[in-house]
Amino acid sequence: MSATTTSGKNTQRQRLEAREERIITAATQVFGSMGADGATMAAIAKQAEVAEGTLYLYYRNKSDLLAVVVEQFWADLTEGAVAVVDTSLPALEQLAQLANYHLEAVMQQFDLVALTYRARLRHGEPEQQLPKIRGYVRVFDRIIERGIDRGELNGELPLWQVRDVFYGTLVYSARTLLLHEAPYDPSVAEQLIRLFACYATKSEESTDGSLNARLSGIEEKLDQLLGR
Amino acid sequence: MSATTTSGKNTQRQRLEAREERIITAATQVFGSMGADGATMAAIAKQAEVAEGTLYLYYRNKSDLLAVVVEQFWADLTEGAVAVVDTSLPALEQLAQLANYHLEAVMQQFDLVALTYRARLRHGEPEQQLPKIRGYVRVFDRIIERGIDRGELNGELPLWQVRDVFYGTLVYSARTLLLHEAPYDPSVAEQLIRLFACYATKSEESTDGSLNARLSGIEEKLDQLLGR
DNA sequence: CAGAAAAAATGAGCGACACTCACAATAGCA
DNA sequence: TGCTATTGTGAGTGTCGCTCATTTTTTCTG
Repeated sequence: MSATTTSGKNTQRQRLEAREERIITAATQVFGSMGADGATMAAIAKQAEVAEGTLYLYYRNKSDLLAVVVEQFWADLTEGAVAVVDTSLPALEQLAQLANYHLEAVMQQFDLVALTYRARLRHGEPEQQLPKIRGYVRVFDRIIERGIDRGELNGELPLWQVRDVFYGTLVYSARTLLLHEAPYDPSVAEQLIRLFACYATKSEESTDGSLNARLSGIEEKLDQLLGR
Repeated sequence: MSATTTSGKNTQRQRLEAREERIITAATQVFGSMGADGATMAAIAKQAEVAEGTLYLYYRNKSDLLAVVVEQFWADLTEGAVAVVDTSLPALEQLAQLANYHLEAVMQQFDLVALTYRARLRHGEPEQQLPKIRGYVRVFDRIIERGIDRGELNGELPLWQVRDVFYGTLVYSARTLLLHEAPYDPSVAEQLIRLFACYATKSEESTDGSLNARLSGIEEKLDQLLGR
């Protein structure tokens, strides 16, 4: 109870959140430009205009702070991915949209993606996944699930295998492109989707299936003609 | 001149190499069990039974030492991969052999694979690739090249794209399996090869394509009828 | 084999950094 | 305006990567 009403001022909580925001922003900048090792808590504190000790009131240690930065990055990425995928389109086109978005984003902010590998919590603990990354891959999962429901994709393969093909290929391609200082290349996503089309589309066999689909379309039109 | 003849004893050089070997072995153990951050030069020196300063006579710094450890790992892996691939078999079966070998090796020694990301030399330098890793991926490249020469595979796609699909998928799958504490799963490699069979092989498209073309013609005529 | 010169090895010490804690400043409340 | 609770501070501490003056070992030479 007490003063924690919904309304406007509530300066206490607001100040804390503003401070936390400043710290995360500063940490993102410093980690991004200096790398996980090059970034110092002193530099982050200076950038955020707080004392070094203050950082430890909000986060237990440098590793935790890095984890929060990385989580924030993936949360933002999820937001962008949801916005860019048009769920009314065929599943394969949605995948193409997501693939292009992912490839471009990963290439543009590869330093933050690289930090992700450093943000696994403890070396002793059971190798926990970061929650926001799970949220991000769910964008992909939902496309696949909808595609299966609509009959555009088959559900023969385990979802996780398909997912690993998708993200594994894209991240490796992004790294290769950056390594060769090549620009963003939409053909990567294009070929990847072609690959998915090859085996993920409904089809007992690729030949029979597509022919059947086409014959169905033709039969439908004949029915329309007969219906007149 | 002097005593550096070819023959047997030559204790000087041998002692140095033995020492280097001990250091690398110790470093591999310590890095592998403690992680890149947890491993200390003091621990490595103790394990190798040398003084801490001695390490710096052989390697400029901790990062260099890690790079050597990682390089050694990939060199060994390359040796195993070459041994396991039977070049007299069809290209797709060679790929299956390599995929299974890679998946199993990566799963068994994921800690060393993870260290690979930490072994890029400098943060300022142009993001150099480790040479032994290039040697390892060449095992894959040669299979593809031979397959194209023999006419078993088509060469339409850039080699690097195919390579990224292959290794990206496998490494991501290995990580997923480990995360779920699942055992080694040969179906991953199997599905991956099926994927390659789908688009990397020649043929198929010709018959399929011509039938589709004829159907398109028929459908077009129906559309004309419907349009009236 | 003595003894000097060169090479290799050592570990105390230095600087930098992550992290702590005794104290200071500020907010909430009467 | 005092009084308590919360939040912020930065000098201090231990650890670790790395250096360098010194010691130990090896090689060379008369």
